[in-house]
Amino acid sequence: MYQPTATEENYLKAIYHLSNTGTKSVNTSSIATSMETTAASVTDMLRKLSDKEWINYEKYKGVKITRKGEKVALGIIRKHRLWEVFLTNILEFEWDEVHNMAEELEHVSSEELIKRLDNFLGHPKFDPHGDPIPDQTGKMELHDKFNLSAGEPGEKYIITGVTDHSTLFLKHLRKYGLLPGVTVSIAEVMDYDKSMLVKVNKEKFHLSLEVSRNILIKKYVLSK
Amino acid sequence: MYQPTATEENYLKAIYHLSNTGTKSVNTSSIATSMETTAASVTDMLRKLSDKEWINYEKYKGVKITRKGEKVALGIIRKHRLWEVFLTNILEFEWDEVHNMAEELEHVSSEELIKRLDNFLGHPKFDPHGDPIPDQTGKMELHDKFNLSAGEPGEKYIITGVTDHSTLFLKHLRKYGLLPGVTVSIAEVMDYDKSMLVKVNKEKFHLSLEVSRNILIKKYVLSK
DNA sequence: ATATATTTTTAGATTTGTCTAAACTTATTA
DNA sequence: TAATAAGTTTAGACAAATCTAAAAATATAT
Repeated sequence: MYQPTATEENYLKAIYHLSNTGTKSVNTSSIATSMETTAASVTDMLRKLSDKEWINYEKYKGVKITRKGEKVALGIIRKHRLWEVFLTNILEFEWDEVHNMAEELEHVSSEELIKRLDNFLGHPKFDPHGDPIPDQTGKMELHDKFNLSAGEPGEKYIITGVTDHSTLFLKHLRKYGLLPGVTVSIAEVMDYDKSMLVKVNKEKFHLSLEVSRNILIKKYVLSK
Repeated sequence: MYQPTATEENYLKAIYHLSNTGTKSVNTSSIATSMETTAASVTDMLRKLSDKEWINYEKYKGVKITRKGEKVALGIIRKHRLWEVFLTNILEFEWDEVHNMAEELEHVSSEELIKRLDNFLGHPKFDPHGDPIPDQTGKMELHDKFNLSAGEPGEKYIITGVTDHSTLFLKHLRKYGLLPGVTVSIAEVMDYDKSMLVKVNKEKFHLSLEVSRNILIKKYVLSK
């Protein structure tokens, strides 16, 4: 119907993420925080997005993303994550360096370009941070992730992603080699501060609760 | 100094091209035509570009690009042409399909990205249309090209580029296999309408003056 | 060289996205 | 439940890039 501007795309993406992938409704101030702008600007934009039927919006009642809006958001997320794969796998950037570049690249409009990029990259299912890449129809693999902080001593896990996407945190993890796909086993969990001793590639590291809470894992199982 | 907006970058690029790579001064209306906008809009923008010292501008006297402005323009042209190489060589687009995508990609700001892209592509010297790619300092190879329409019967030439970059023209050339790097020999030039019979890959084609005037060539010489 | 045509600039508006400050709604708490 | 706090919207303004219509400057032609 309408062609969203880059700003509109960014708002829809933020709303989609804040709503827990489209499920719950979002309030003005949380959008303002995430977009690093004022509540007044958000209100202005919400009216515009509502006019274009990408969100359902009632004054003072918060917003819910519509099917149409979700489609726009998923399209942008797909582009963002595919470009991230390109930047790390092909241009050999580190995983903590690619976010800002992908923020720009995701707004390049050609659908054919993204189709060919996806093909060139071998149809990846996850980006370098372990986040799933939606396909052209918006579908994506959602394997049940949980926090490393909830892991059991003696158990073996595979890192699947992070909840904190800040450069600072990603750089920190890179130092320990704690990347998506890597296997970790929990050697010990300290009663006192819930910090843990983990084994990664034969090396042992001590991780604070702060850190383990921001790492997502799945159970280690052979095959599948 | 200042960070140019995408629009400012596009104006500087247009001025650079219209000024015959920065040599002669350009008038308002030719910029308006090339940017597909009004003379009034151009005047507004010229004042802005002048304030930022990317052009020298005096009312009613036309504009000349400055060193600073030329640097901005060459940076954008470099990005545009590198992305065109990526789109044709890596994503296998045809040479007549890549222009619009490159127009968007050229405004992605990261210098490090373009450095790595250049490296990944193997530091190409020319884009798919035969136009030279400036290096990081703005230098580029300018081999003396001339029009196929000025070629001699019986002589052999190599296609180096085109003067008409329209999709229509590029598609037309693609049908004959008339791409940069391809060798053509002129079999015959008709006195009546200056059309010519050329041989390309063992096939013979008849080209109108309209077409041969928009094809750039260099002499065919072994080695160098 | 004077009139006419062309080109360019100014003036005033418009759109998009943003802001601050004030007003208004809803939520919280005493 | 009345007062206060928190959150949200409105009002009015601004910057960037654009437009149309009118005025001014330059170029062309008789």
